[in-house]
Amino acid sequence: MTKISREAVITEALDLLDEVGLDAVSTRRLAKRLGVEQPSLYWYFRTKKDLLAAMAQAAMAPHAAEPLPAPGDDWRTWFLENARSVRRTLLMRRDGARLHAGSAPTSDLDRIRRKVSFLVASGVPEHDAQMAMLAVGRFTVGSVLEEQADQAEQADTGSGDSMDLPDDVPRIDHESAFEAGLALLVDGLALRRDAGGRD
Amino acid sequence: MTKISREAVITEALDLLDEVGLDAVSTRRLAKRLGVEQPSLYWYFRTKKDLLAAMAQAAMAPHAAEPLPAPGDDWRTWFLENARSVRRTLLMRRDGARLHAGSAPTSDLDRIRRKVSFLVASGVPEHDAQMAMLAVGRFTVGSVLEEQADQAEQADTGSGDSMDLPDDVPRIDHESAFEAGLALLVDGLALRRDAGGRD
DNA sequence: CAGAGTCATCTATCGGCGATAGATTGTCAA
DNA sequence: TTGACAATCTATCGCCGATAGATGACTCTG
Repeated sequence: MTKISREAVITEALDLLDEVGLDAVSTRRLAKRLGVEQPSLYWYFRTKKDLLAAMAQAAMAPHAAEPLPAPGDDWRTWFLENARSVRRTLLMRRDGARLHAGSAPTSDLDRIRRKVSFLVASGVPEHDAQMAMLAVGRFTVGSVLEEQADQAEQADTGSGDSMDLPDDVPRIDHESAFEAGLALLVDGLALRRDAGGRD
Repeated sequence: MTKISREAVITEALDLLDEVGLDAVSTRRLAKRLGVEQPSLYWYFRTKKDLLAAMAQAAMAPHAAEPLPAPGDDWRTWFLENARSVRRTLLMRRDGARLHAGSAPTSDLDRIRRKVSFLVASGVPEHDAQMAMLAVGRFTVGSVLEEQADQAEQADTGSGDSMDLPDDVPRIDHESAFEAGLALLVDGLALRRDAGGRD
């Protein structure tokens, strides 16, 4: 009779995720790794969805630990770095974006509010700041979702297969594409700052 | 012994999707609706993933049927309407975004190339046009993903429950949020058009 | 020390799932 | 008439998430 804990379950579950991918994460596999019988997990989580939600939250911890912007910071630099931090964190785990998108929000409302306040303090109209925070989050999740789907596809195709693309469009680098889309968003936001409340 | 067809299977599968949601779409339920035994479906689709991919493609047909931009069109208006068409199409089906995001691309490369060409003809540098098309797609999928997740959550919570939001942030309207993010992207793109090749 | 309570695990089992093997039927051409 | 082939069937496999209820272990109280 091994002894486990909610934390240990989540940690082991994330390791399992990295090894086998989201679709193969099952309560039985996880229980086996923990040296425990499958129904024991239901002592800590009411359903598998609850477990996945806890995993998603834990997976985003590195981003949540990032310091909030400080009054003197350059808003543009911060906005870019914030989005990159989200992307990096989602990329840290196999199927990180799917895991994140598939679970209830649980986002720290207060942190988001303070980020919006920082943008407002930097001269961005409040409504635009809120919308930009939402937009960049959705763009980032959408981007990593496609990036990781691509990785998965190449993994179970024989990876030598280059998917017959006629090099007409020369092969997209995911990071560049992300940066390019991100740049569009920041520039759009900068326009609204210049138009509305100056600092 | 009922007679079915690949097309009939896809159509019925999409109806089933609307009724029960993606997680409850199983080959058994689908077979029952078609008046057929479950293994019969495997005559038309090698795996369930193949079926889902075919469903995803069929679900995007309304958008794919939209006319391509014509030489005289205003690029800004077209760009906005194109994105709205993608969003509308994803919203037509229950879990449309998840269905779309969960399957291999199968996107019509030639259509995309012609859209990029239109933007280039309108004065947008080619690289920026490509990146903008990618970015708007990812933003749109990310947006509808969250919108439909929200709907699902409110459906299985007692919908009177307003999720204890302290009206500090007054309740986001998904369409407005989409429009606001979209506006940021177009404006960012417009800047690049003005900077680069004039028409 | 005895017993009660409760926490955390166990065994056993349910119904449902995707997928495969191989038998069977219906249809049409030679 | 026969034979091939397309399209369905029956039967079954090994998984899955989840629930019920028994069992062990520790802790607190008298």
